[in-house]
Amino acid sequence: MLVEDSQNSRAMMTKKYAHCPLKKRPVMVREERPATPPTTPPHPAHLATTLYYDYHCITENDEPENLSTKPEDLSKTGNYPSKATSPLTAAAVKVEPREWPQQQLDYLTACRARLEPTPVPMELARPTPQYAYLPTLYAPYPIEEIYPTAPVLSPPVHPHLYSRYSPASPPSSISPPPCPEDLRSPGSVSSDSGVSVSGPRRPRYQCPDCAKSYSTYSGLSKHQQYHCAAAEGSLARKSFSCKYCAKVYTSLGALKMHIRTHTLPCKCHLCGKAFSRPWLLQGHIRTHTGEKPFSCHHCRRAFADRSNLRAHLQTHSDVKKYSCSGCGKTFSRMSLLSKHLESGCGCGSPGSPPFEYRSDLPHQQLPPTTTVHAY
DNA sequence: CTGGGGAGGGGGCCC
DNA sequence: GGGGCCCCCTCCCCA
Repeated sequence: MLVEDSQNSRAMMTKKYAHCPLKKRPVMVREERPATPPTTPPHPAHLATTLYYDYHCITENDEPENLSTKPEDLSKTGNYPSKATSPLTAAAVKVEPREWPQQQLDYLTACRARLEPTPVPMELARPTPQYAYLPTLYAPYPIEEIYPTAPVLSPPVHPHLYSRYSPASPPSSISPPPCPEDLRSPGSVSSDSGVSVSGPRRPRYQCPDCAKSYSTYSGLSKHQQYHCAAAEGSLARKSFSCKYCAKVYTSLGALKMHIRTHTLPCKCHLCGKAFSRPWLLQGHIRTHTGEKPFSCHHCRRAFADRSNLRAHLQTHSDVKKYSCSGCGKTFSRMSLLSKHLESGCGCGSPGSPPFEYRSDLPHQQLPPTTTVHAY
């Protein structure tokens, strides 16, 4: 593809990815693109769609290139994707944006030029931009919208964006943005009885095989179909196996979703990297556009990813979520705590867990597990 | 070495 | 049943 000829890509020839797990290596898609980009940028109303969905969704009937990141697939060909063929990493974009192929730069610039005069919808309007990157497709989110279901927060102004917000318990007043300590995960919390509840108590649907409960029957149904190992073991179910790997699913829908992780049908128009789901591509495109809709209310730092903002908020908290039970030191991430333990804290006493998870703090993260994902 | 940001994936929930 | 969105988690890279 065109970008492979760019100076930028040549500049990256020196970077090796042999050490990089296959899962994390850039996946390049060789694709012939028109010699010239579109001369007319999309209408602002369609810009997001154009940017986010300017890819080719391959149907399962197509014979996509081998985009699988599975080791066995790559070992067959030996064509391991490397940084050398990955033209535009996020870092490269940030450091040397002018080394983009001029045509793509023109196209992006034209898109933004068309976007700028677009009035921001009232429900998304924000007083001022909070960072000086590139024009945003929408204004930064205040912190209260990052955790829309926190009890002290105001109701969502854009219901479609916050569909999880429970209309049964709208907050009665607007409160100041909460501190990170207040930002409990909007997911369910465990009650004393161990039964998960979410917001106001309402009927839960419990899996008879593993005792997991769900707020909707649909949720329970999908769990039983897709994920419940206990159910798989106890029931004779029709199975659907992946032709790319050994994974077996109990429904065609689950298999289809899984196959997307092999076929990676969503390709970035700018760099060719492929993703399994459109929203993953959406997040990736932000690395090109510089769009950072999620801003920290403490330091005004902005992030392209909500999860990364959430992790960042931990840095403003004096007491982190993960604490070493031996020395009491707290960490914002499990990985940091793990490193701390591996480096020989020496605090782990037999019979007691070497760490303590602060369930009273935001994020519901679990202790390390031995779960190994097949891909 | 530690801490933090960037990026991406899997699975759950809602519509 | 499928799509969209979200949370949680993990890994890599860098200061």
